[in-house]
Amino acid sequence: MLRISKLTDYGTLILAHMAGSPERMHSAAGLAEALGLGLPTVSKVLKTLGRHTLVTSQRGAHGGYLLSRPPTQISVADVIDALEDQPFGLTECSASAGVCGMEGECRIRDNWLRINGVVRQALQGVSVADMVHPTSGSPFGPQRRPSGPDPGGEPAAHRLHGPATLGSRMTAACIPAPRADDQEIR
Amino acid sequence: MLRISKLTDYGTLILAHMAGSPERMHSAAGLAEALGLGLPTVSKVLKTLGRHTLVTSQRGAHGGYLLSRPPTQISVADVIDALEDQPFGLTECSASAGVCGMEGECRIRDNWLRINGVVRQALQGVSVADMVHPTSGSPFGPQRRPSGPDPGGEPAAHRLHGPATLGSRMTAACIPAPRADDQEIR
DNA sequence: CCTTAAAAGTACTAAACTGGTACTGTATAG
DNA sequence: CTATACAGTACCAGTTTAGTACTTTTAAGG
Repeated sequence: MLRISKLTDYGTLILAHMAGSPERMHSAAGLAEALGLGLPTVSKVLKTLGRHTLVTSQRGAHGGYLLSRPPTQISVADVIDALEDQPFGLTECSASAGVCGMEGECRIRDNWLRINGVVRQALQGVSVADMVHPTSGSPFGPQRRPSGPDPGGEPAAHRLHGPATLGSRMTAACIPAPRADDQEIR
Repeated sequence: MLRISKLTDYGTLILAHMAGSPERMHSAAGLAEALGLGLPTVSKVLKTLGRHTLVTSQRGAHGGYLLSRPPTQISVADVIDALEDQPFGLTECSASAGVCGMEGECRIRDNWLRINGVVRQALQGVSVADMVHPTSGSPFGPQRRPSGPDPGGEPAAHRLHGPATLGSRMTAACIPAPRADDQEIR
């Protein structure tokens, strides 16, 4: 379907939110609250991100997760690599070598590899810091500025999943702008 | 998973093969034979490609499929658009508008839209003609030339699917180089 | 210590999607 | 009028995904 999985989507969401206050320690519960996601799901994602050393974890009371590098140095490609188990590539045969008996004679694979390269570069060029900040600094060239200061609407008590919540019309990749009063670990 | 579906993969495969002799009419059975795919599957793909006017069909005896435009003008993005039913976009919320209640305040979506743009451009820049021919003319910059003339190995009687064929190690996107003696409609 | 908070690990289940097939209908050539 | 080839629909089975539950480990603080 040429989509990233929801878990990966959540991952960028979570990291982007953490990138808003990169020095702070964030608990899974706090992030779940702030983003309107289920705690078990958020935990799962963070665990995986930890295994791939994008975040470091502190166990025990007052524990939580911390970005393990400056958010400008965590690219969307990194998140994908961490959260999708299959290796990167738009087709199976171009994602890993040796899957196909005809690899030698095949000219198509060559081209998929090149396409993969371009796509990957696009994904590597965007950091999770870019995702929260207005995108002027991103590698996409000059951007329109956001239309104005945040009007500060209500806190958006949306949840994406769970049986009772499907109608709430909030998608994985959409998060509220970080708010000063949200309850993180201080 | 950030993969195109197998059907889409087959689609590029089929069109690339047809691009080898763009003026000729190709029957579904002939294509299936040549590519080592199941006839019902090839039919299904071609039907869909027809509905999206990438190929035109001729019914009845001696019927078959014909590219409806020069192969240089059919991009990989076109194939994806035809064969994947969901609209193009790496995340749900960036693929179509109005899916998310927070679309207004969300800064993430903006960035996904931009990433989508870059990816799409990469896909639009490659035609199915590029996929068969050596890639010197493709938008990927100067390429290494293929190592030499095709050694012309055996006809590769591989099939990708069907219960009895999983061991044959041929992947969707891998096709034999077009051969002079393959049995198309003449 | 003992309690509490929080992450780690494992395993399970329900739902969605994908891929492949079967069957029936329609058009065309000879 | 028969054989061939595309068109459409519907179905099924295997796989993947996403979400949840439960148990264990670690650390802080009274």
